[in-house]
Amino acid sequence: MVKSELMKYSCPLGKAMSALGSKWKPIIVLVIKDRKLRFGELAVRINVISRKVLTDQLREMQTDGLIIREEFKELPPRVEYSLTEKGLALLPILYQLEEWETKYHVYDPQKEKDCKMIMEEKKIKKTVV
Amino acid sequence: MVKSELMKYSCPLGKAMSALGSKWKPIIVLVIKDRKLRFGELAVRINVISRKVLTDQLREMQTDGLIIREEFKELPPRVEYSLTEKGLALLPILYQLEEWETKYHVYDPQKEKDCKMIMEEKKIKKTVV
DNA sequence: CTGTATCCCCGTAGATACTG
DNA sequence: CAGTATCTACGGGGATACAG
Repeated sequence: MVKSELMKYSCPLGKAMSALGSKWKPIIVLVIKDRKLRFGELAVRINVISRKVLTDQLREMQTDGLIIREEFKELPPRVEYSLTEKGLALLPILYQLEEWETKYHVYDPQKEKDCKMIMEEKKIKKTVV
Repeated sequence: MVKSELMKYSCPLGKAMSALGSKWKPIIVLVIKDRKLRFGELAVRINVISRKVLTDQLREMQTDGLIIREEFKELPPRVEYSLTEKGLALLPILYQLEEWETKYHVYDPQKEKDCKMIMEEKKIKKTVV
């Protein structure tokens, strides 16, 4: 363990952010919500994420106790993800973050334009959350 | 703009996390709180962060409208940082994150030991938050 | 005192092809 | 369907020295 990792263990917020602070985890929590979702459904709903990264993130979240992974030994295989109690407890906080962002949002027409452009270019029909 | 940045503009939570999702920003918000703090005070309170990175983060947070930077043209120079309304609105959410972490925290004695060890090794007396 | 200027490491995440 | 396996790129973050 090096100095740079110290924060992860030295304060509650540091620990919280290390479980939640990655690029995709909050999104994943919000997308799963109170349902069970299969891997493929997750991949479709968050279609700007690659399957490898999605897998990685799900594994870490499982380790951190945020989600439950149920594997059904069928053919074709089926895996369902759902939130643990800990993960569910995160939902209201994430909603508040959304509200916060919406309330203080500064509208940037250029960014919106860029966003539209790239979505067409990449043939992305529907985006996250 | 590339696909990977799409999330930043495609949903509120994405935008929120891009303003807040870095390693140090939530900590900085929590440390400034309702006071005005000088650069040096911040550096002492978050003493596991390098001055360069602290500067970088503060600049970005200023751009995102989270903090106010007041520069006094004195000798020696003095700079004071405080939260904007937007930054202040973040505080209750961060407190809830702390509570969340505290509630669902899994105690890991090994990590705690590692943490103590490195703090002595690096002569860190007091840590963040 | 409050930063810059460099230089560098390492981890996250992306693309693509392949597998049980 | 639900992943792995590789390889690669980028940039956040860190150490250290220097500057106004």
